[in-house]
Order: sequence, then structure tokens, then C-alpha cells
Amino acid sequence: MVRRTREEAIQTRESILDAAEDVFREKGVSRSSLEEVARRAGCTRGAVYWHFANKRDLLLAMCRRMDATIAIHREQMQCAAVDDPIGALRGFLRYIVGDLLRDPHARKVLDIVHHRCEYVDEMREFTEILDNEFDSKHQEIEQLFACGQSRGQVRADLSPKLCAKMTHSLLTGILHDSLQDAGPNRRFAAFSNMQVVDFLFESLGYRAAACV
Amino acid sequence: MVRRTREEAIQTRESILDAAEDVFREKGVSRSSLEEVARRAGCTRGAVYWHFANKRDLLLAMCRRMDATIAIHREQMQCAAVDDPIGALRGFLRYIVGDLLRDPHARKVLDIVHHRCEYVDEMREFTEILDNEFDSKHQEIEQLFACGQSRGQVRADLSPKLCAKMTHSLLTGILHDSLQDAGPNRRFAAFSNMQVVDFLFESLGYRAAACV
DNA sequence: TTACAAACATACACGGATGTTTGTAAACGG
DNA sequence: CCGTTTACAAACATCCGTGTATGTTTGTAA
Repeated sequence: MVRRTREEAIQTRESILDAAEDVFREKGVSRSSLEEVARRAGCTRGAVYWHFANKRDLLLAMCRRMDATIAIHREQMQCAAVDDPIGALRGFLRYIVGDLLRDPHARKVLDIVHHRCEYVDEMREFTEILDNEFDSKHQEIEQLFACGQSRGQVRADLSPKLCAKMTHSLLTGILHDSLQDAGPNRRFAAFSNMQVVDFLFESLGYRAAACV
Repeated sequence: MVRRTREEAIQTRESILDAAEDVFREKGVSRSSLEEVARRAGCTRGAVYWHFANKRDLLLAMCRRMDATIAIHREQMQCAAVDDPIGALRGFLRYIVGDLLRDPHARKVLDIVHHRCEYVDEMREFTEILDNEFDSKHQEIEQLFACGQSRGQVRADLSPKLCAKMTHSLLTGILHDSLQDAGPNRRFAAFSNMQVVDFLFESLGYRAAACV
């Protein structure tokens, strides 16, 4: 069978992406063959190469699909940041360690890019997507803290750089750790990441929406 | 030339490990061929396969070699922990984000296992080495905090679990971030990780060697 | 209805990496 | 000083995955 309707083609594409999430997560990106991805998706490599240029392109698309999920919340955050920079940032982190880490799709993709994938030359531009999401966000975070501090939302004796680094490293670490022990028997499952985030902001001297 | 003296053979082994550090870091583990490792080490695959069973075994040996460096400090920490659990832990973290992250060998290996390597089934036992070093240390850290808390070294209203998770996640994050931007032009180079560690322990209410 | 293009399946060509085997010279123990 | 073992180099066999080219069927617009 061939030449499915446009709708069916899109469905095929999605199922390939879904399959890739599973296969990549199980075997690691480099040890996964597009053959197996195709099989898992119920098609052949022909279909995969029709929808994607190669494995790297497939991985990229996988990331972009998930990125869209986060993007919404990130924009929300940026809006809220006008009135309450630190509160908005805190809310965004709470979203990530809460809802996002509970979404199976997001978990898989984040797990893949964190632990099942090698970062090197070719993946450069791909890395930049994540950078945009988390890493190079460092500067943005720093600015939020600088802004929030001038409004008395943060302890006056802390440099925005320190706050940003604390926040950024902690988030990175939480993601790293939480994704590591996946499955039902998570080691630290009983304990909520949320408390860690809350404690961080408490330590930084966070006071909700100080002056408006 | 062949059958070098025992000493020379050991030297060859070391040079292979050194070469592997470089090649793996540059290309990622899976994209590196043992051929290139051998070339970089100034020998052939014959030598590599003589000293190591396969790529995975080579990677393992690489990790173990570095692990020895840390092990000394870890034991020191465990000794000091008897008198001053929290202080010892703090000292250990300071060592990691300080000296260890400045050691080129350690940086390379940590970078490889953090970003240039895919964690999956086969690497399981290999992962456990790192686990032992950092991850499953979680329980040990928690115990240190429980112990330290009973001596009034930590804020009484914080659960040891929270303290441990904070500490662990933060360390993971710092490692992750610091290794990411390697090279001379590190993004956050100007800013010291040390301050972050110090701030953490300050936040946890750390008081030096309370009661002896 | 026809002509084209979309949406794949199938087949092929190719390289590159791995593991193994064989060769070999020099060190080392007796 | 001689056989054995060590420490490799070189050659070989094999496979697996990729990319591409080609074939096939069916929506769809004219």
C-alpha cells in the first residue's frame, strides 16, 4: 500500500517519532538502527528516509516536537516576569520538575538527550536547541535575578550571578538525577523535587511579588 | 619492534588510555574507532586488543584510572566525617569542584562519561562505577546529614533527605555545566563553583565542627 | 481519464569497524 | 643459551548500518 492520504502520512511521521523515542531510549541513539525504528513504527526504512533526511534529522525533529510543549510555558513565564520576575522563574522551574517530568514523552526525550546521546561536532546545532531551553538560559536567569533583586525580591547580599548559577546548576542536576532512575521504582520517587525548588528560592530570600 | 620490557608495555597501556581520553572526548565514544585510538597512541589495534578486551573494557579502565584519584579523597572524607560529618562533606565537594575540575585528566574522563557516552544495558556495570562515586552516594550523604543534624550542624527544620537531594543535585548540575563549556573560553569561568558550594552549606545552616 | 506526484517498499552498493588469527622479534626464566 | 612467553604488528573474515536508487501504488488536480 502506498500514497496514503495526507493525514495518514502525518500519522506515519508521528509514529516514527514515537518509535524513535522508544528505541533511542532503550538502545541509545548511536546503537539504534533506523531499521529497528522503522520496524517498531510498523513501516520500513523507506518511510523513515522519506520523512527524515537521516538519523540526526530524526533526532532533531524529536526534540523540536517536545520543545513545542515547553515553549508555551516559557513564553508564559516571560510574560509573568514583567510583574514578578522571581515568581515567574520559580513557577517555570516548578512546572519543569513537576508536570514536565511527569509527561512520558518529555521524559523519554529528555532522557535521550541527557543520557542516551553523545554530544559532538555534528550534534552541535542540535545541542543549541537544548542550550536555548536550559543552558544559555543562564544569562536570562541572571537578568531576572538582577531585576528581581532591585525590587527586593531577593537577598540583597547575593550577586545575581550566584543566584543564576545556583538555580541553573540545581535544575540541571535535578533533571539529570530524576531522568536517570526512570521506571516505576525510582530511587528518590518518594521525595519531591518540588521541595528542592522551593527550598532554593527560600534560601535566596524570595519574597512573593514584593512591590507592583 | 616487539616484546618491549614490562615497563615499556605499561607505558604503552597508559598511552593508549591517554589517547582514548582525547579521541573519545573529541568524537564521542561510539563514533571513535579503536583504529584511531591506536594511531593516536602511536601503535596499532593489535596493541589495543592486547591490553583491552574491547572498547567497553577500555572505557572501563579509563574510568577506573581516574576513580583512583578520587578514591583517596573520598576515604579522607570518610575519616574526617567521624568528627565533623558536614564539614567533611563540604570539604569533599570543595575538592571536587575545585581541584578535581582543574585536573585535565579528570575533566576529560568526566566529560566523556557525562556527555560523550550513551548509558544503556551494556554500560550498566560501568555506570555503577560512577554511581558509586556520585549517585548512589545519595544515601551516604543523607546519613551524613542525619548525623550532622543531630549534632546541631544543620538547620533543625530540614529533613536529611532534602539536604541530601539538594547537595547531590547541585553537585551533579555543577559537574554537568562546568564540563559542558570546556576549553579556555568557558562561559562561567569567571565565576567560581566554590561560592555555590559555600552558599549551599550556608543555606543549610552549616556551622563548623559544632560539638566534639 | 489522464498525468503527475506523493508516500512509501524493496533492492543494491558501499564503507567502515569489529573481533580474530597469524606472524614475529625480543625479553625472560631456567 | 634455549625454549617459552610476552607484546605487539599485520592480515583476514565478517557484518551491520547507511545512503541511494529504483519500483509500485494510489490520491488528486487538470
